[in-house]
Amino acid sequence: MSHTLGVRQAQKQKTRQALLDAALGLLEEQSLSSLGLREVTRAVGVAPTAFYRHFRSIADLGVELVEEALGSLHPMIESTVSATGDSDERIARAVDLIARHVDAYPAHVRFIARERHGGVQPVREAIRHQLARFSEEVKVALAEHPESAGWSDGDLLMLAGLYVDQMLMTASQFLEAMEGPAEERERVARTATQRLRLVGIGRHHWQD
Amino acid sequence: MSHTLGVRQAQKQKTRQALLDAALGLLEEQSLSSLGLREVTRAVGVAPTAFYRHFRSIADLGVELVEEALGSLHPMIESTVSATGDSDERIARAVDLIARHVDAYPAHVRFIARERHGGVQPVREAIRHQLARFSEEVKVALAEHPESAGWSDGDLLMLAGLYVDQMLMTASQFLEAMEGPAEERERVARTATQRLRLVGIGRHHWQD
DNA sequence: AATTCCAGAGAACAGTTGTTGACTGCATGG
DNA sequence: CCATGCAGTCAACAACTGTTCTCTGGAATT
Repeated sequence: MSHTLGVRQAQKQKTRQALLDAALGLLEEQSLSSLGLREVTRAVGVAPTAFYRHFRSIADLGVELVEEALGSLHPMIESTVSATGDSDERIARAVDLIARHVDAYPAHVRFIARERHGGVQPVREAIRHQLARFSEEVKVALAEHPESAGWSDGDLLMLAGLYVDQMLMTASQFLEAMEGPAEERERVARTATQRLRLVGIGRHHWQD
Repeated sequence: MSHTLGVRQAQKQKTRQALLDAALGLLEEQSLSSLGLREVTRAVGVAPTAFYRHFRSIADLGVELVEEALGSLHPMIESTVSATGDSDERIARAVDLIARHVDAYPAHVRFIARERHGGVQPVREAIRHQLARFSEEVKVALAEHPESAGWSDGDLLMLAGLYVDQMLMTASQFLEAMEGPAEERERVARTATQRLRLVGIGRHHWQD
């Protein structure tokens, strides 16, 4: 069943991943729309033409990067929203989770923040699609909460979208604060916590 | 007092503005970091070398675009926050104002959304600086509200930042919906309104 | 009226880019 | 063991890039 793929395909996936990694690295100080195909292959140490064996274009590579950056994040998000504990505990855990994720995958986070409104349409589309999925999943998870009794589907989706956007903004702020002093990161964490508290309070009194 | 500047300087400012306008136009389908100096001068119909008479580099031009896009927005924002009327009226007016602004200056809005996290550091910095000014001004305006009695300075700044970020996200969503059907724009307006309502409720019960 | 100044033109530079077609070596499947 | 498939190479292409230096026409200053 577990098909060990041959030496052939293994090597191919290795260069493919090397291309993705190199691209992600180069994107730390430029946007996808200015990333050159030759630039990427040069960084990997491979002929420019080899690029075409893996991707049709840079935009295509970008879409795959979106998958890599966001695809594996769905379970993590869902479990965070569905977590138990009182409101403040859940918020603290969520903020901490975001901080850890930014620390572990700064390049991915930067890529998503940058290309969400970036100059490459298919990539924007891919990100938009993944974020819409997040919102939908968060909405479903929120609907499970007893506190969501009486909420309309539209209002739940509005709240879910707000949480998703908030998550992204917080991640991006952690990223900006990453090279700065530790107190700056602390400030970001505190502000994010307060924002989530305020949203939580609004949610609690929504039905009045 | 009103110094009419000579034919000489008038012509210079004219080409300068033409360069800014052309750049903004070209940026509708790419990012600043991939915008070429020759591309801009070609669009204006001027020699590539003429560019240097006005800007040191594309990044420099980008910083000036930030000024053009956000510099004149301060009074509008402040008056919106300080507006009278009940909560829902103020929210409706704010959302409407954002919608009109996006309609009137779509390219400026796109530029800010795109380059806020874009690949050109000085431009990111300039945007960050202007947005920090917005937050500070909104904070001061919020402090005037009777509802802000008992709020700490930090919490007020947190709320102000939330409003500023929300304004930007709403503007960007209106932009995405611009080419779509009118119902889509209506949906964006409704969601933005609901988000502001929720934040307003959270604000109202903050002190509990 | 004579002089200075300067926005813009023009040509040339060394590099860079994406894409093509034909190739080679080696893992794969018969 | 041989034939096929295919990841990666290589050379060449036309087109493009940012930046330099030199020049010029006409407005601004004296």
